[in-house]
Order: sequence, then C-alpha cells, then structure tokens
Amino acid sequence: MLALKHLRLIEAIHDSGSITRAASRLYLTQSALSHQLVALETYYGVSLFERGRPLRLTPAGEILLTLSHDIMPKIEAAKRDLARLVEDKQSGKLRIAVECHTCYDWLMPAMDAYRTNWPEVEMDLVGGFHTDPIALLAEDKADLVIVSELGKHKGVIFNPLFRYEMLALMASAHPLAAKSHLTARDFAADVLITYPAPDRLLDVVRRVLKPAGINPERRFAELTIAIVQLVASRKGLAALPAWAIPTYLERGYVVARPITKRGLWSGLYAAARDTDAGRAFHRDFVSTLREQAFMSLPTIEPLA
Amino acid sequence: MLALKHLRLIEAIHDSGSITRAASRLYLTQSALSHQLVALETYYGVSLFERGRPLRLTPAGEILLTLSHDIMPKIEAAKRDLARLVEDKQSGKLRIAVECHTCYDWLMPAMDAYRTNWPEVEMDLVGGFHTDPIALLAEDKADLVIVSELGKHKGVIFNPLFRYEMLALMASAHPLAAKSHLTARDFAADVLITYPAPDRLLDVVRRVLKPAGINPERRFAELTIAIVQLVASRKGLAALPAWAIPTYLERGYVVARPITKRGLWSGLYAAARDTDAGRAFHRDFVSTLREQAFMSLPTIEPLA
DNA sequence: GAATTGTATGAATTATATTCATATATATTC
DNA sequence: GAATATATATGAATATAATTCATACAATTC
Repeated sequence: MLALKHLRLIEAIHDSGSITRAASRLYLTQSALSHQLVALETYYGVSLFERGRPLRLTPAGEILLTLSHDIMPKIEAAKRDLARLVEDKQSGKLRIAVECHTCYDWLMPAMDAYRTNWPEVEMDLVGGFHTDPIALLAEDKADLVIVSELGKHKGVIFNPLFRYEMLALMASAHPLAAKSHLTARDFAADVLITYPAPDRLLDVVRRVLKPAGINPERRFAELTIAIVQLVASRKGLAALPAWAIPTYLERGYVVARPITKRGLWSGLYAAARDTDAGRAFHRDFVSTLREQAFMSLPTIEPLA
Repeated sequence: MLALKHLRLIEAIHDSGSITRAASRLYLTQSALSHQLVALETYYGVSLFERGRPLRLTPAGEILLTLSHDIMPKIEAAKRDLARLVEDKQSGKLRIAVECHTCYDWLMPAMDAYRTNWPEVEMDLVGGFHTDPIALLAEDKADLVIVSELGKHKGVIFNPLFRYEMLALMASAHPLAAKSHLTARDFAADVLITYPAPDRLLDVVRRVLKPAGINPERRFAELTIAIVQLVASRKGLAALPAWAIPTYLERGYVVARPITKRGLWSGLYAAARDTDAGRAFHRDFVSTLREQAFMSLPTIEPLA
C-alpha cells in the first residue's frame, strides 16, 4: 500500500504547507493529491496532517517524513548509478548559457550541488551577451540555455523551472511607496534603472510599459547591488525578481511593491537540444536546478 | 518509474533464482513479473538479470538489490511504527499453539526475530496436546494456531505459510534405498516410526497408507533425533519433513527418498480469529513466520 | 457576511497492471 | 540430438487503480 509517491506527497505537502501548492509542484491536480492522502490515511487509520492552514504533520506523518528523508536520497542515488552505468561516462558535458543577470544567485549553488552527484560531468558557463541564446544550442556552443520564454525551435526542448514575481523597487521615502501596487503610469514620471540588456529581456518594459506606451528615462547598472544603491539614493525606480530583494530590503532604505494589481510574473525555462534532453545527466541537472531554486528562493512558484 | 514493487521483484527473483518461483512468492503470475521486469529493463535500458537458469543479477541489478536491502527494512519499520501508533500498545498478546513437532525448529528463530520488532507483544506457547487445536481460538486459550490443513470454522481465518515435502527416511543399507521413490506398498513390510500423534496428523498414514489399506507395525519416539537413531539402527522407516533431514543426513547412516512418484507435499497454515487476523502485530507475525521459514528452510515452497 | 482560497468527494475518464493464452527460449532426459 | 519438460516472453483482453472534472464544503480574510 505505502508507495514512493506517498512519500513524495508528504514531503511536498510539508514543504509547501498546502495540498494545492504541493499539487502544482508534483504536476498533478489538487484532487489527485487529496485522494491519495485520504486513501493513505484511511488505510493506516491515522491522519497524517492536521487540517488547517498551513497543514501540519501529525506524529504519524512525521514517521513517514522521516522515512522519506532517509530513503529518497538513496533511491535517487541508485537511479543515478543506473543511468551512469548505461551512458558512457566520458560524454557528459554541460556548457550553460544564462540570459538573466540575477540567475547567477541560485545557479551557482545548484551547480555545486550537481557537481557532487555528477563529478565526471564537465560544466562550463558560456559568457558574453547573445542576441539569440537559443541559437547557441544549434551552433553547439552551449548545451543548456536558461531563458525566460518558451519558444518553438526545431530540435530544442524547453523544461519549465519555476515562476517568480517581479517587484518594483523604490526608496522608502518615495511617494509611490504609499501605494499597494504600481501601475504602468506610475513609472512614467521617474527614471527606470535596469541591467544593460535589450528591452526584449526586461519584463517590465516588454510586458507592462511598452504595451501602455510608456517610455521612461533610463539608467543602467551592471550589478544588482549597484541598482539597489541607485534606488536608495533616489535616482529612480527598478524592477527586480522578488527573490533577489530580501537581502537588500532589510536595510530599510528601499521598499518593494507589486507591479500591476495582479503582479508581474515571469517564468524561467531550461532549453536543450532534444538529443541531449533525454539523457540522465541532463535531466538530473534540470531537476537539481528546480530543487535548489525551491530550497533557496522561498518566494518562487512551480511552473506548469 | 522505479517503484517499491520493482525492488521486491528483484529480491524475489534473486532469492528464488527464477521468475516463476518469485511469482508464486509474490502471489502474482509469472507473466505479471515478466512484464514488470521487461518494463523496468526497457525504461533504464539495461538488463537486470542474465537470462539462463538460474537468473543471475547483472551489475545494474546489483545496484537495485543493494538499494532494496538498504531501504526495505526501513520502510517495514516505518510501517510497523505507524501501526503501533494506531493500535493501543498494551493489547498485543500472542498465545501460539503448534500441532506439528518439527515446527519448533523454525518457529523459535521466527519468534526471536519477531520479538525484536514487537518487543511489547507478549508471546507464549500453548503446551500440551489438543484434539482440536482450532477450538483453542474460540475458547480464547490461543491466539494463533499453526495447523497443516485448511478448514472452515466460523470466525477463523487461515493464512498459508508454506508447503514442504515429506521424505521417507531409511537406513543407508536398507533394500528400499535402491529405489528412486517409495510407494505405499513399500511401507507394508517394515516398522513405521512416528511421533506419538494421532494418525490424522501423520500425513504418510492419512494420505498414503490408509487410502492404500496398508497398516504397518508402529513404533513411537518423541524427538526427531530419536526417530533418526531408530531408523539408522534399522528398526524401521520414518517420514519426516524434507527440511528437518539435512542435519542428520550428513552422517551417512540414513538416506531420504520421496514418497510416491509425485512426492508427498503438505502445507502449513496459521489460523487466527478474524477479529485478530487484521491487526498489524498479527499480520506481521505471520509475515515473519513466512520470511524466517524461507530463509532457514531451503527446500520449502510458497503456498497459494 | 461576502469574497477568497483551500480541501473533500462522487462520477467519469484515463492510465496501469495483471491475467490469459500462447509462442519462444532454455534445460533435461533418454 | 531429438524429444520432453520447464521457463520466459509477448500480444490482446481484462481488471484494477489513479487521475481528472465538476462541484460541494470548510476555513480564512477583508
């Protein structure tokens, strides 16, 4: 009766605090997980979570979570060993190209985690700026590209990583700080501080300002910390991923606000040649990216 | 893709050396297991067993067997812990009645193994001879009875343990030792040495000699070792479970032969009140009996 | 107390696993 | 080395289980 999916279920609910969120993380519906949980609880005649928000583990649930923490890594390791046995070990090579500046924040720890599991895979970062990073795949200059948009390219497979909210950053004393969220028009009167990237890659510009016909004065900075400094110095507004902000927010000089009423959400995807995408060391890298991201970035959401 | 049933599959095939035998141990058909194995091998693109008899693990198979040995006990322990949490701990009581003399050989180690997992369950052996041991259940004098026949008793559930072959034992120099197997008539001319139990419980008598109208001279001994001694001293023939014989066979004084061409096979069952049979500590005792028996008695077979 | 967000549940659907009926492969026996 | 026995593989049919869909119900927030 007890199956591995039940252990994954319990981990996901425990991590996310709700069945709904666990469901999107496991790529199943809320209903499916609810059925699974009820079936398991009925079978053993114990409830595993105390209902309420967030869902909390009962002692019985703890037993299974502990078991899961104990054995799941071993199962994953065995699966990796199997995969390694099948593929020839030499061929593992991952040249990674990254479109977004802030991505390095979580990419580095993910690469470290991956390296311990796949020491024989040669990893490299493809530097420089590229107008069409997906093309690097076909040109055999990169093996994996992290992008913010799905696309249709022959021979290329996109894997969703996660989605995250872009927040507007402004000085604490800024008049707009009084608002619960900013609209496109709020940007018109101030300077917009961004990374030195084409507008196509800047979500605020592409999806909010441009559609509204608003084109604010611009200023550029290479580093996140520099952008935050400029904002704190009242040089203008910026838009950064929610996950990148907490570190700087603490100081109290800047505040973050959602962009538009519904918030501005972006997704990240890992693109690879379809010939590579199926291979174990590739798939495992994408899994590691997801896992590490969810572990270190509390504000992100799963992406269908 | 990898599921616990796959680990059980691999363990069962490895232990038994064949898919067919593994199937009966897992209460599934040969076909089902073959499909499972092929699916698993196809998914990972490795073969897990080298085909041939017996089936041998490949290195890939070893990985999974090792994993199984590592995690299955932990999973079983967690399930026990869950069960213990649900049932009230005090109530565990197992008074065990045994019909067959030789059963003690494997019952004792099984009880030891069980005790480590369920220290709080009070175990006891119901001594003495009983004409109707199943009745002990209704009379609340025993909680579990090990018998050699299925029966229909209201409120009593029978669980199959295993089946085993009864072998005829004779002195090495005995003329019958020349035969590949003994028939009912072979018993007519000699003394039959048995435990002091009613004929109903002696399979050779009940199922072979009596149907053939043969009623040999009899002699009794309490202990297996005594029976073997008498046989070695040419005082007559005996019939003992195949598993009980190897210890004594080594000395070379006695030899064992199948009884009838097809062999004389008996089964053992654990009977319990249906109110008890579902409880975790009960079910686990029966599982332990099976496991320990299969581990220590190489000649036994699964019993549907 | 209305709106929102999350969980539970029955029925319908889809996906998976198992069996049945054989074919094929592998060992054993004469 | 056929012939026989014993095991495994496989496709189609069946049975079982898991998931979704469409809602109802519960909890929480405003």
